[in-house]
Amino acid sequence: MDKNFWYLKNCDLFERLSQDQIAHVERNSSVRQFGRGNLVYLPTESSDSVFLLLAGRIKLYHITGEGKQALLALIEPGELFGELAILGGGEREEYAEAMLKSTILRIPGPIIQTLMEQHATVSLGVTKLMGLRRQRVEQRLKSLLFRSNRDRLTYLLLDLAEKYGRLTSQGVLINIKLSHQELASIIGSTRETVTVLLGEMQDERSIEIQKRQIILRKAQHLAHTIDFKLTPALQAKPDQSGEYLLRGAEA
Amino acid sequence: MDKNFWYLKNCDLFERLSQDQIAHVERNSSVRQFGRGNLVYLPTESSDSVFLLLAGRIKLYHITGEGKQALLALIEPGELFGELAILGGGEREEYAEAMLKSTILRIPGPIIQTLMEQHATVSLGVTKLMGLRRQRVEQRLKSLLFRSNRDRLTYLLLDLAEKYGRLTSQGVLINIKLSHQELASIIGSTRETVTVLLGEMQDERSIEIQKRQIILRKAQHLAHTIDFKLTPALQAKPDQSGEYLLRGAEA
DNA sequence: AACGATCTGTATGCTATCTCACAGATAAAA
DNA sequence: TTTTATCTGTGAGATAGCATACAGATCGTT
Repeated sequence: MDKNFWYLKNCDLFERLSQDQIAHVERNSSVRQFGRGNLVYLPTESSDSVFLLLAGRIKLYHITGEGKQALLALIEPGELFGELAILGGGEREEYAEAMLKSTILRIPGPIIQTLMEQHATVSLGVTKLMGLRRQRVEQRLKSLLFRSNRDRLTYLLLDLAEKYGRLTSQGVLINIKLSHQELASIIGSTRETVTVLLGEMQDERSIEIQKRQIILRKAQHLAHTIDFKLTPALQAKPDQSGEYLLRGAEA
Repeated sequence: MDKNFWYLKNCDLFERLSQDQIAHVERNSSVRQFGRGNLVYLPTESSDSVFLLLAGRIKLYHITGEGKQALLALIEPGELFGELAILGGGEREEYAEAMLKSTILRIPGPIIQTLMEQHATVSLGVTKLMGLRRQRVEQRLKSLLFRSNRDRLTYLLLDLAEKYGRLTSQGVLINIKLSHQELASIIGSTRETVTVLLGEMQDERSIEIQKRQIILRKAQHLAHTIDFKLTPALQAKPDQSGEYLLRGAEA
């Protein structure tokens, strides 16, 4: 069985558990595969377990009355989802769909609950998780209220950059491919508007798109315009600082 | 000292603690008064403690780049706020302002943290708190994405009804006075638009406003239009069921 | 009762964004 | 490679919600 333990060890929440405890969780959980487009769960389904994504990518979304998809979150390997089940079972409130072929560990709620009761670190970990996610949602809420689609999109790109960004010579490469439709469904806008806005940003040389990958050429500048605190890791190297200002002035 | 314990006993989070523990929390906390309009904390202030509202009302809000107030939450007596401090101190991210003369208990973060480590119930309670709040924010996010101001306002009224509503012969009375400006700052709209929308809803006899108090005359109908699950407690009495349909048909 | 401050109601343009419609590009499947 | 499905780009027209402006109502205070 040891061969499987890696994935629990790999998740922040469990990394401090003993072998025994991990084995216990493992024994009571089950692994499943989902193909692209498959649903892991859907609303009104009773929520009695928590999921850990081992491989692939999951999107959580809601469908509005008019049938539009409102994207709530993207889940990457190592991340937990459906964790509200820990609070005791209500119903799920969103769809969880595999965007890629995905492998998922399903952990029954009660297992986590007893673990929490026995181990303060797990309990604290879960609390932190909830707290952080809440903070993110709240942040996102603020980024939507009173803001133009342009600003919402800018915020989204920077947000994606923090999660998927890699600093390259061109700027910050956002290492995930999302369609304009998907971007729109995150900021509550339309596909066409996103297309136009991205076009504008390209004209302004703020971003560049190659093979459906977005590169932020002036991440700091973009961050400035919407008052976003960009993580230092993504800020331009010191010897190039000020570049975006120069370019801005030229144009 | 016993005379003061009531307020800790009164908060869900602490009600199960022993006398000793309560006394310990009490000894390390401090009570303060804030007049209407006073700030309890503000952004960038370091967050090292959690607050319990004993009396009054607090609003949490954010100020956008253009100086608009985005209202995040209303806190009522018995509720905890600023609880992200538990996760270990970053900075506060919003303003906390007393809407009425308020009394607040300030509990140092470390006190809660040790309590959490020692008592699973406290830990679980905090987790639940975080989870529930996150759920609420997520709910709210959905209520904003892709929705017209009209629908956002409807959602807000129903949401307020769940927290402040009382069933009367007229319908559901929302027992809190908020200005149109404040309503607008919750749904990300403008004061004028809210005024107009409320006017329309009155014309349609969906709501009624008396002395700045809002009464939902057709709560269920409103809930239907935006697909809102109204708590049974606020649903019209059985013998009046269908009333909103009749009225709707008349008009 | 009278004053000032804060709210509410209403009208008038203006503009960002949505809807609808279609064509060309790119990726996936066969 | 060819075919098919899914994306992207662009334009024209409709409109919800915005900013601005001002008048009257209501509240709270003295």
